[in-house]
Amino acid sequence: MEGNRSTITVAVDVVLFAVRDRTLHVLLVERGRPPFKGTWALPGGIVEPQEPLAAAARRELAEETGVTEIPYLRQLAAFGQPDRDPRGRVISIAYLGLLPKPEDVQGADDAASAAWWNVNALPPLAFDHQEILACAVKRLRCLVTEDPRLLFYLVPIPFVMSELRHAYEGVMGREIDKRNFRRLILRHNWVEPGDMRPNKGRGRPAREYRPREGLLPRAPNDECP
Amino acid sequence: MEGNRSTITVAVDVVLFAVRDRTLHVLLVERGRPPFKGTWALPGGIVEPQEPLAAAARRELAEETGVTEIPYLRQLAAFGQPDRDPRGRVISIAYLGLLPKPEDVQGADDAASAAWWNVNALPPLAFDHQEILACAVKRLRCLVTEDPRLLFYLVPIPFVMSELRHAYEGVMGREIDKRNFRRLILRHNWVEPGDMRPNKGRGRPAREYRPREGLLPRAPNDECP
DNA sequence: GGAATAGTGTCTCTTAGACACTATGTA
DNA sequence: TACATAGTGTCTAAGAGACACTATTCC
Repeated sequence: MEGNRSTITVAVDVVLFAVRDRTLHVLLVERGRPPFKGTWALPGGIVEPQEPLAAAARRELAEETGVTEIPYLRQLAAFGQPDRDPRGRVISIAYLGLLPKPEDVQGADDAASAAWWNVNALPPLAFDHQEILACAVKRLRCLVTEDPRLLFYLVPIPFVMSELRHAYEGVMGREIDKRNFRRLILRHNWVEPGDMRPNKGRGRPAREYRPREGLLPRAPNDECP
Repeated sequence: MEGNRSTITVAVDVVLFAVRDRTLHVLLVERGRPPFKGTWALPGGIVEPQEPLAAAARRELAEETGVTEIPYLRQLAAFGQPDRDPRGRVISIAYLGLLPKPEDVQGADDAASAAWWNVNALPPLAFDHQEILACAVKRLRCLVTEDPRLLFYLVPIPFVMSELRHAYEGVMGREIDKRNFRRLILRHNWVEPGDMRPNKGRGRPAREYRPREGLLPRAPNDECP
């Protein structure tokens, strides 16, 4: 199950992001057994001998949180400090995922429970998961700056401009001017306009948009952009 | 030594870049034993059980090529396709390194020989090393675009502007206007001017520059930028 | 009418790219 | 004096950021 003193164990961890209440959230699980029993951690686990890394990431995520559909998932980095796991030498390949809707989740398998956490108000984390998470946030911001189309993976489709903007603001941790944001999105013909959205609550109705066919950026398989 | 059917072996590979003749070069070794005996490959090898990943990268590089001083070395990505090594399941953490002077190198250890190769005229490579290398070139260009100070790691210090520009052109694979390049470097106060360089060959003498104290970008340890 | 949300245009600043001539050395 | 290399300034285009008002709906 885990590494003995003469080999290195390979694990995966998943940093799954979603935007809720205009704030970036990450999916964590509460560990059901030692080490770090009762502490929150990224979902993840040991890679099977013949299993591709990304497949292991999806499997562990599904097992521990029940989340099976991840529209965007890419490798983040390998974390390999020799002392990062008290059980022995375990290196972890971290993955970064995006989810449009933070579904309600429940723990399963060896995780006691799973929940979405605001990245600005995190509990103490197991292992080096705080470092992994900080790295993932930094990388996500960088990726969204380079290609704002990543935001399409963080909202239900079709979306209205304010939803997309709130996703941007949640990710980047700062507000962006409404007009400047519209320009950013509409400039490149990435989206096509749809109908007006039936109103919920007050305010002028908004127009729905959806990404044009073939314009969703794909997650690189095991490459770096 | 290598993975059996029930475990995963962890290896490192190093993509070490240098600029020679205004062209980006990479350090390769000729494999001295199967698999891929006689084929060129990235220097690399198995990580020791208690060894940090970056340390393994430096060790393997030194063992196989004799290159012991790498001023800039950072993680690139993990490559983990189950069939990437015919001997069994081996995942490789790839590192990207920069060297100011492509020293003459000789093979050692289990590498028959080592040599610098123009990245635009590569031989067939072992394993998935062509993919790793393509990824590294892409990443290097991206890094240099974001922070041209990385070029300081690719030239001997002090340098003259034409040397630095040739490094840029080698990395990016395209020419850049002399005046625009000067502006790019001098704009931010990254360098301090020194004396005139004693002339070699013909032409007007050039001024030497060196990076200001503390302005060299540091390689992140196991993080992502 | 008041509150809430959607939608719109202009100016400025910074950056990247294109572009040609003069200055100073050596052979 | 011919040749090789170093050094210099301006214009244009694109993108990012700051900024205020009108339009539509629900209560």
